[in-house]
Amino acid sequence: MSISGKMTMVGLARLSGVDISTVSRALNDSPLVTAKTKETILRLASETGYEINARARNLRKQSSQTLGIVIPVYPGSHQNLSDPFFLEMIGAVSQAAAKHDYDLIINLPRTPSEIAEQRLLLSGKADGLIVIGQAGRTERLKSLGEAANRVVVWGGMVDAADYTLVGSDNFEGGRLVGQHLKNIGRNQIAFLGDINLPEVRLRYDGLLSVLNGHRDNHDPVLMIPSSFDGHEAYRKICELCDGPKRFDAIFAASDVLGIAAIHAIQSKGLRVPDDVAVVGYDNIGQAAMISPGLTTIDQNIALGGEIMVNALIDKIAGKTVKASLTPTNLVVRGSTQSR
Amino acid sequence: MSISGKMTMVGLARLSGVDISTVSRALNDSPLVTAKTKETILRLASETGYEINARARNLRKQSSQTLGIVIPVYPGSHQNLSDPFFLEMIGAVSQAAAKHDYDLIINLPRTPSEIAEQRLLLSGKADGLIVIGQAGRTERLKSLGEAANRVVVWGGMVDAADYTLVGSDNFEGGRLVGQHLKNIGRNQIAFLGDINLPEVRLRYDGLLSVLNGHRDNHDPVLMIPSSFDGHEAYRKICELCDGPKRFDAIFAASDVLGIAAIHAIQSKGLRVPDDVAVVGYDNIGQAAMISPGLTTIDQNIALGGEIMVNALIDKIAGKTVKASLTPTNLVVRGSTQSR
DNA sequence: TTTTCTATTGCAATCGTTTGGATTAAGGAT
DNA sequence: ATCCTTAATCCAAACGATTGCAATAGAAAA
Repeated sequence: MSISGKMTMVGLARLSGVDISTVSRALNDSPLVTAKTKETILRLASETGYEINARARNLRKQSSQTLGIVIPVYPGSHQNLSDPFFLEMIGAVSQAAAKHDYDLIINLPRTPSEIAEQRLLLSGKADGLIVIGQAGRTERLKSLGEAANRVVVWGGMVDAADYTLVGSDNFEGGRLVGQHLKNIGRNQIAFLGDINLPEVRLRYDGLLSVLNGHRDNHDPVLMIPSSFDGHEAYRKICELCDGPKRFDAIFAASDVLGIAAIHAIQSKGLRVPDDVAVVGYDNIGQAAMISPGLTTIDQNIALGGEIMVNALIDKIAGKTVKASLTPTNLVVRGSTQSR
Repeated sequence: MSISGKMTMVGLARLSGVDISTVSRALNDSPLVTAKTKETILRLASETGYEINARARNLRKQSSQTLGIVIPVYPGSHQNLSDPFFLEMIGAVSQAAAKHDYDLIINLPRTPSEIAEQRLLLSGKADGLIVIGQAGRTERLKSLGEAANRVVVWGGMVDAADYTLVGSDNFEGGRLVGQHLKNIGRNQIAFLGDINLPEVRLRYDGLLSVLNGHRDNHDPVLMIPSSFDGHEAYRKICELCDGPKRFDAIFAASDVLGIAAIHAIQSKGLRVPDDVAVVGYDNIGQAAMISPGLTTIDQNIALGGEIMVNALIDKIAGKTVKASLTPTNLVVRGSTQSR
């Protein structure tokens, strides 16, 4: 069967001597079509290498079987694209979407104005959107109108959120870290990160929840503000080492920051964990591959991606979906325990 | 203007009292439409929050303004999704695509059979495809028929390639590394990587091109085969350190492997670069953030992404596109020079 | 004023599916 | 043989844009 032009349902209908509507139903495995007819059509379809025209199907069905993932990485977003966390998140979401036969459009805006939520949703290129990070979310979602019902946000659980939120249990994560550091006898803890971000704030609060009551009433934690950029963290920790403040542990808001901290400390001639214990957050692949290995919190991103995709598909179907948390657990490695 | 149902061109036509075809032309800024009419329609469009229906437009125009990027990460592919290289590549391609008003569908197959090239291209969900890595490419492309003309592959330049290939100048990269190691007086060099992969093979050949003629005729390089998995590399280098073989430098096929190598070496009590110099490949963000910083080859991935997108768009337009190389340059850091 | 021309706009077909309702064929009951 | 029921198939109308061609209006030319 030489291919003249692209094969369509019309062609298949002609070949098999039935109506195009029967072809459509056969390909969709409708019970209305007799097994024999179905078999003929399917055989013809595969012989001719027919592939359904998604563009026509999308128009007719008013859906595109495509989700979007938006990862804002412009400066003001406090994020940093080079963070492997994002790659793991993309992988998790992609895999979960594939499980439901959805494709995934990825959008990495470099400036706030570039953000394509509106266009992707309203034009129908994506049926729903997953947004990583909640900075300025409330206002942005408002501008989407009813389309905001087809958005799921990954971030830190805050009561004020009027959107569907999924995230790891950041408070619990912070608590686990605090507990662990207390267990190994550290009590001069520095926190490295930007607590203006909800996720980070919750990790910090979790940490404090363990420490309070065990110390006098001035803030028991040394605050080292830093964006998620490793280079900035490196400088900050170098300065910290050079300064007068005493500390025996660092809780970094991400593994990238934790790894930067370890190297800053080592470059100052101090030892990890003997002089300073370091804990990160995310459990990225690299965390296990440095020396000493980085103790960290595993957010179970694979599960998080799956939850988000399921929630989004439910929302697209019109269901109401409540926020949910991903379990969080401590992974202890060399950076907090001597060999 | 209360929104009753979604606004379409028909609605806009009714509101502005012109035909839908005029609306279409106005929105596409056609010179056929008078400035005044255009102005009215555009104002109405923005007042009603109209957004064009991409599904209808795609069907009619037989294009989807969407490219696909396929990154095979299944075991046999020798790749490893956690490698930050991929994230940078995704970012580069996404940015380049956005510059041409294309969206990007990302596909991360976990098994060979999951690969969606055929479906994405033939169904019209993507107008063209960028594939990262060339393992088994020739056969796979053959099965795509004419659609293979809408594919660009990132990989190592090999003569046999019958597809459009873009990649960094791996041979030159390897040569630069060899030159550098020679300059700093290292001559017992171990190569860490899998030379069955074209990219890696070329880097290795480039390395050899410098070393040959300066040594006796047995292979001057100690070969340490390893996939792109950092954990495997870590083990291999640990074994190497424990073994009898002498070496004063390691050229790793990627930064992830290089970083793993550094930590393996350090964990064995050896010093980098004093005892062993280490060079990586890719210049990922982390390379600068470890101590000592990792000397590496910068592939200029941003440029590579742009070249691939441009090439792909040209191919989609029916032009013939030849293979091209991205310039490569050496970034020297602490892992090959003492402070 | 009539004619001619050109700058705008309108008409209608088309892209390839899906799907509700009408139609036909086949089998069973009478 | 006739009628009825049900299973299988067909018909035709969407979905919302784009675009070649026809039509109209207004200005310019006669």
